[in-house]
Amino acid sequence: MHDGTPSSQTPAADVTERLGYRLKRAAAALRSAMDRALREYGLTVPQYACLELLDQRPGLSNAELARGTFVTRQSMNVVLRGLQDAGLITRPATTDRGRALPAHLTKEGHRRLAAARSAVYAIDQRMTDAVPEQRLAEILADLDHMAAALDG
Amino acid sequence: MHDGTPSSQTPAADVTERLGYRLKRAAAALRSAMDRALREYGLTVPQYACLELLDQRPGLSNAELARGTFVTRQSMNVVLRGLQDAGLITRPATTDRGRALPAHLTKEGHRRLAAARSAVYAIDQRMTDAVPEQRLAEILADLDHMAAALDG
DNA sequence: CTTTTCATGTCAGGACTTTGACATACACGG
DNA sequence: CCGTGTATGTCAAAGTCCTGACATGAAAAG
Repeated sequence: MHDGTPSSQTPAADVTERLGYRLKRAAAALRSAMDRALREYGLTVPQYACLELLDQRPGLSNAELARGTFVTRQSMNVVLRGLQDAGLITRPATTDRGRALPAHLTKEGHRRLAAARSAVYAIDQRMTDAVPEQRLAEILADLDHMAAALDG
Repeated sequence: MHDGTPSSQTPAADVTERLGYRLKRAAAALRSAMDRALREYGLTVPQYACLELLDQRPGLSNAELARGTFVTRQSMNVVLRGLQDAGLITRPATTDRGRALPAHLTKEGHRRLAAARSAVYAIDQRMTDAVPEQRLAEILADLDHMAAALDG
């Protein structure tokens, strides 16, 4: 090598040694584990993500929820309708100010979220425990930098 | 706290500070960037992943490719048919030994992969450059451990 | 005030992925 | 030889997600 390129990393010949592959693998494992766990509670992963976000920040609109869960407005629209039909959230049909319709958890929504949350937390913890404790903060920061470098 | 649980990490109150959220965020950014880049070459992410895997290990069967790209056999079946219709891979209609049908890249498949590869590599490199160089190996290992802890 | 720009909600269509199911092919132990 | 178990390829149906498009409401610019 020694070609003076800014990135001195030698590009891994094997695809499985590249960051993208590993990231995809870990994310697929997480998605799969969450799917399995949430099925017992009658929720899908996007539905759970939506409930969780809505619990922390009540009154979020469809578009805001979509950005917060990394899906399109259209996808979130479907998710919200499903949650609404299931009676887990409420959303006003109209609004005075603007077009954004603020969503809120119902009592049943809070119950369902609380039940599912423990299962999801257990998965997250299993994953967290799999890495050296003192490196967790670094990993969180690195994942952040990776994401920022890509959507920039 | 001080409850004596094996995991001494304090569970982050904010969802966005948990490993699962960050992992999902980074993976979503990667997926999005790859989608954008690959569209110029007429490929989807699963199609590209399939071609890449098939280039490194020619003769893989549908089921083996599915496992290697973290999708179901059924999904990979659709992908393979698409690639076959596009003339990027070939697959025998029958086989003497077993049921597995070994797939191979066509000349056009190699060409298309070579073209798309540079774009994907650039994305991977952008992501790799976003983290401290001396920590790359650790991150790769940690992602591996996380995945292993979940599908175990 | 009018026009432009932007964000939002929604519809339509298509692509992708999954679960569930079935049939085929091989390996093993009876 | 025959049943069991495992692995594979495929079909069908449903759910999920995306791109593209359109209309509405608000804010900014002219």
